[in-house]
Amino acid sequence: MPELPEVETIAVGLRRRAVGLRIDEIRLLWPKLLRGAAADLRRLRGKRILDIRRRGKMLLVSCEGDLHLLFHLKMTGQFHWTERAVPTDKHTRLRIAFRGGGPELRFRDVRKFGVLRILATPRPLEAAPLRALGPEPLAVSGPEIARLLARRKGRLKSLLLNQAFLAGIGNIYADEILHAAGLHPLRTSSSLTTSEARRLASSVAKILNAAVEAGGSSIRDYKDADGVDGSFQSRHRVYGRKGEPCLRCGAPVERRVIGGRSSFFCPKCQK
DNA sequence: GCCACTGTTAGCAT
DNA sequence: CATGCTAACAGTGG
Repeated sequence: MPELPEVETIAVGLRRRAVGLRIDEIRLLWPKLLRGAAADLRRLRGKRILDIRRRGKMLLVSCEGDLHLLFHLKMTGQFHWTERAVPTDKHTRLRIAFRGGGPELRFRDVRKFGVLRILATPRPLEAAPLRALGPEPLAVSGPEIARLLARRKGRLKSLLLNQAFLAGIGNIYADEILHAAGLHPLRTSSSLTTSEARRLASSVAKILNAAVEAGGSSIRDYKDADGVDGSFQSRHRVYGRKGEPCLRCGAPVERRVIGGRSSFFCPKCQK
């Protein structure tokens, strides 16, 4: 479930290790991973990786020649480094080998929801899938978030999950943010007082910063690109804690489906 | 063995 | 603009 903190952790780890490497060969083991022409993949051969960064939940690998690999990890996508000679397992969807030998970078994705696009443009952030994203929650000020909130309506839970509102928040962090803000997931943005909007904005930054610092949350099978678990799962205060006491007021945490997504919240201290 | 559930997003209907 | 449903997929747990 890579959300912003997990993708950020992966991006930092990959950047450290992959920038400067020259791509030798990209092999697509699961053709449907790539949206677009397979011929585009071959254009990457011989290109050097210049930068790797995150935007929302997407990972952008920028190479020479204004060519970019744009990954969305969806539910179960993960990267890892492996010696070329090691056989791939059945969930490996892509392998990228580099000039000069050394380990190759592999993309695994058990549920095959992951998506890869090739962007050929000097300004990838303005290209189709990235253009539609809202601002980065950690790059935008509290008052700005409050202002964005005032322009929207609808339930807070759905709004936080809306990537066009803020980019990168998923189900886990949406629930944790709302709990930290003491706001009920069914509250609407138009019902917020100024101080509630401010509380929500600061909770967005507080939770996401803490999660990035902890290397993300490793529930199920998330690991970063170096195979390391995150630790933020031990600090979840509502997510996955149905029936357990709220860590603020002691009332049992409730689970309810909101907008088709399981939502955990404290019915007593989230108003 | 069956079914519910898992979390993300596109696409479609309302 | 908002919401709700489904499909895409595979594994886990009851």
